[in-house]
Amino acid sequence: MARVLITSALPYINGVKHLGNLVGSQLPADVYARYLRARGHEVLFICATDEHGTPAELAAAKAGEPVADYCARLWQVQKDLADGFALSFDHFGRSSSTRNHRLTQHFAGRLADAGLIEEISERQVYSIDDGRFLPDRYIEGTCPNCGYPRARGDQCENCTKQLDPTELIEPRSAISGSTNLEVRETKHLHLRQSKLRDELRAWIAAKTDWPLLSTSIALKWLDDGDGLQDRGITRDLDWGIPVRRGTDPWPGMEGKVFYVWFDAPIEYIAATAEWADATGQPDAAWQRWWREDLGASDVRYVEFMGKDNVPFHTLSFPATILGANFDGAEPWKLVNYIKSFNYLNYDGGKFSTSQGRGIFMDQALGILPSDYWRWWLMSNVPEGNDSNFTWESFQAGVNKDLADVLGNFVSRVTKFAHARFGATLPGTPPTEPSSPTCLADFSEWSPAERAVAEDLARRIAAYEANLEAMELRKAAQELRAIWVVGNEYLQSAAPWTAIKTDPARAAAITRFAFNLIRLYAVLSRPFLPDTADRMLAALGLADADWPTDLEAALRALPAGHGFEVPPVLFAKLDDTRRAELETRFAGV
RNA sequence: GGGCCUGUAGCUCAAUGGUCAGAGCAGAGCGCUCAUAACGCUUUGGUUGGGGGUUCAAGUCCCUCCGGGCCUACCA
Repeated sequence: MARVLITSALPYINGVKHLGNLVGSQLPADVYARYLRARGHEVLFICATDEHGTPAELAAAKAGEPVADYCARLWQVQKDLADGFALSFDHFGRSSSTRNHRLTQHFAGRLADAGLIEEISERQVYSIDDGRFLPDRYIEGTCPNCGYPRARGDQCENCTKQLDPTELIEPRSAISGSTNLEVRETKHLHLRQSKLRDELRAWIAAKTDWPLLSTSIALKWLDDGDGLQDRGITRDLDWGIPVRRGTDPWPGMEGKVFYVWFDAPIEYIAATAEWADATGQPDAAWQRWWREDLGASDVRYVEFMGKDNVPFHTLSFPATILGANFDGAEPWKLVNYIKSFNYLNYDGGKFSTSQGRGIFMDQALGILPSDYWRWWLMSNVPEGNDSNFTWESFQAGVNKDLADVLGNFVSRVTKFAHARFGATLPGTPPTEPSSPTCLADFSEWSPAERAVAEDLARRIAAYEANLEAMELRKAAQELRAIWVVGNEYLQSAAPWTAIKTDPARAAAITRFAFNLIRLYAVLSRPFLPDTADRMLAALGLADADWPTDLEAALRALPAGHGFEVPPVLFAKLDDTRRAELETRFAGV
């Protein structure tokens, strides 16, 4: 039994996330976490909302709410949606928590002690009317290169030239439109991660088993141009974690907060502490996941994220972790594996929050239950390349895989059995239902059942290998093939024919098919948790173990076991409905 | 501009440098009648973007051209 710590990239607090966000971190992390738990490993699965930064402040202002209230409300919205998609976080925390305040300040103090913090005075654009400093991309103006009137301070999206905000012609605030701007001097803390460049490169270079996407992005940042640059880790904002050096004030930094990208990854740790607090456990309970010296040396730490998050997780956060252990006194856990994803597009273009283009988590659940989405998203997860959502593809995936292959299998088995044999599994019930040998006596297998068991053993081994390697597309493909085995078996065994001449044989086939349903429920649970429960409920079971011993698993349900014919597991999406949805979600 | 990824059947994707490049969907034919007009079997379909090179052997490695995508550090 292994111990595995799993974190999903933190969704930003600013509004409901779309399916592209979901598929790139939370959902694959959930499938992995569910699988490892099913295999009996000790898993801690952590996520949280990322609540600080300029966009949160602006969104709160737009909503007419204090930022703290806005974030609390949106946290609940995101929590409910996570529950709606059956994301099995052990804790869903908040980067604005007290725990994160303390830990972030603690890490900053340690980094300062390590000589890795530098105070730098810089000049930034300040909007007098907005009363705030403006990040580069919150400044708009005319592009000096191409004349595009709505160029942003960091880059002109028309001619793609990179800009400095002071280059813009007639610059204005993107927030208020005010042209009442000035350049002001402001002092910030920088993390001197360039000093850790060689250490980071050696660490990354050893990760030969990581996705290319993870390592190639990291290596580019390490070695491109002048190499890894130091980063500002503070901002002039009201909402955030006040800059302190550990528990002490930081002279000269009054009124400033830490940059969201400094405190967000630390929230992985803080959220684990929040989990311990929420479950009434002492600090040791979370430290044994994060501190090598306090019990975490056997923990494997796996992070899931979209490619946009890779630089922060391969460089900045590790620099924080490594730097904080400068004297060997605080060996925090470094990530062991980074599973990164490309983007999911919507019908050939990007999902867009601002344009209302694509499907958002709340809308998705209003259309169909979560398992439909989980299945399509995971069987099309953008592992190797960007992938593309179309309603046509979604319809085909749902109708063929879920309705025709899995749903129909459960339907044909339970309906046949109920019509011919009644409400219990046919055959003579064993006299001692708990005795495995006794069950075996009443479950004599013909060569057909043996062949199916052998086929399944191979396929389940492949399925497990895929899941362990986090090859989720391949795992989904293999799971589907496992479902198909059931239909092949029924077709060749043909209990509807056997029953005319050999009722005992028909009964044995039926029992075997019911055991396949039970097996499929267990195997499918990482992808389809709600459906798995419904399948088991039809068999009168609350839960079932992973089929470590496949032969025993296929004999688990004896003659005499009661069952119900469940309602249709998956309704099909018809062409009319699909057309409706296409229109509704076409965007602006 | 620079860097990285990518191009394989009508579509979505697989293939440690090594049998005849494989699956699913779509198409065609046959079978079955338990089932959500579902299922099963068989089958059509490829000059692996173009060109050159290395090798006994290239979808895979190298060069080049063409197409698509992402990143490029103060959004997070």
